[in-house]
Amino acid sequence: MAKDNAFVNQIADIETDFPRWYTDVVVKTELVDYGPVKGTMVIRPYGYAIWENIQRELDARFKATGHKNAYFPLLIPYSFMTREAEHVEGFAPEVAVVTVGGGETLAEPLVIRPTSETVIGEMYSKWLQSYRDLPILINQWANVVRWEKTTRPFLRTSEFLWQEGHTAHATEEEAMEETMKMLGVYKEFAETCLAIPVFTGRKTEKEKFAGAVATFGMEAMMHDGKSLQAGTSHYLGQNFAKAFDIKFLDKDGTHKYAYTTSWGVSTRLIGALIMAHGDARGLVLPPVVAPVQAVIVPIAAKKEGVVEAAAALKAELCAAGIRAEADFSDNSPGWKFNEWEMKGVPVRIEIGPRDIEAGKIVLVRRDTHEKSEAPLQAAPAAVQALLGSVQANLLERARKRKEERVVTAEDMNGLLQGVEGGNFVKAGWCGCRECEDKIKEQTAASARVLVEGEHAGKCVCCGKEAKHVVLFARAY
RNA sequence: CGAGGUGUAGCGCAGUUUGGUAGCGCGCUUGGUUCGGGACCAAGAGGUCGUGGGUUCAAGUCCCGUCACCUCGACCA
Repeated sequence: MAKDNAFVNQIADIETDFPRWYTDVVVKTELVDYGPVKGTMVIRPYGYAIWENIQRELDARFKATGHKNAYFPLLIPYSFMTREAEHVEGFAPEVAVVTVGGGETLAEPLVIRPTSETVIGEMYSKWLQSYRDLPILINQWANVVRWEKTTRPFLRTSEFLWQEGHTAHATEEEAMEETMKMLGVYKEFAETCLAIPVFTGRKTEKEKFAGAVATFGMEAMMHDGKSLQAGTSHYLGQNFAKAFDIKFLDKDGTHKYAYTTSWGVSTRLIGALIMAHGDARGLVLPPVVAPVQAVIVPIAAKKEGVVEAAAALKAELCAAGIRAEADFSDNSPGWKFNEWEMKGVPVRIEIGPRDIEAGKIVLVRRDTHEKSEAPLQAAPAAVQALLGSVQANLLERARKRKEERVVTAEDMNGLLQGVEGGNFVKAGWCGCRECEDKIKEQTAASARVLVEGEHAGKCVCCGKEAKHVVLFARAY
């Protein structure tokens, strides 16, 4: 057994060197390649299939909440960016700018969208006339570019794919309701599809989206106790409406500025999946979003009837709506087992001469490696049931970790020990920027979300009366 | 931009201290034996040593320049 090969060595680093494990596994499992431009990624078919599954699930939810898809331009006049003061300040350092077109220097440079509030705002101002036009509920699936200094595949790349919802409403209440509704959609999606339980809540001023009145985020706990911002929903108030003149004539005959929102999740979710569920053997994908839900590995494939039986089984599973694959490559079965485990396929089915004779199949689940048998006749139902069980177990496992690894701290030392032990830490905070910065400096932890409805006590940093209970964690 | 590191075959690396025929593992190709947890045998293909200049009879190795990438900091979905 060639246990000393490079892959095994690298996988063994999982506990001690998580980011390295992450990058290696992401590349080895053929999710992505690095692009020719620094910080860019080429999403390969297997990785893209995960994204397609995420898109399918999210899109169904957006449609169910009345949103429509549309598409806005990639290039945005530079002047649009500067109309909202806080927005330009936040994004200017990380935009890519086009200065030449058709061989000539452009009169006005164009930015490659880092996000689309500005172009969409410009269009909404043209579309919106009357209160009857409201609400405008639009989502777009697009790519955006942000010139990041350090990058990691899926988690932070210069270009990434995402969806961005942009809505406009007549009232503050309605816009705030939309903001919270979409945060709720994300949370439900993360838990039922990705099997990742999340913390949701309001972000601090420092962590807020540039140009928003308030930002709400969902934070997912990774293996190593670090947090990953997995989605955001912004209440923009009238900031962008005023900057882009998004006005309507209301019932009372007066012109009013609309209240807008925006919300998004990105291909970072794939990174979240990998980090939340992955283990020492590679990826572990929840069945709902796994490109391949069940892989059939024929054993002793040269023996009579094995290949035929495997192919027939695959057809039967596919007909039952299961994303099934059969591996007829000439690798050894041991190789195939490891290969598909590394790729995170939730269920493996082994079928060989002995199984065919006995009229059964062997099922192995990826999350626990537990083996079971099922009659060949009842294969689709057995696989369906097992997929459901894997999905539920992954969520349960992640939920348990999420619950066990939240501690509270009274002082800075407690906070430091908490995050060093791989925990999220609840602590009081006075609300001032100085303390927030000082906490980051001393513990490398940042305020992830504000926790509602809990007694605040004293600020961990300055000891003054705390305004908020904050969930602190080290973050990706 | 601050600090450190690395560029040699598709991938991972050795060789550089002390200059002297370009190496290893994996992968790849061909043929054969295998196949219930990363099989084996045999024969092959594949490299302007990041790049420009210099020293030398001779440079992957020494000297000067330059480019790219990686890690850690500040920023971020």
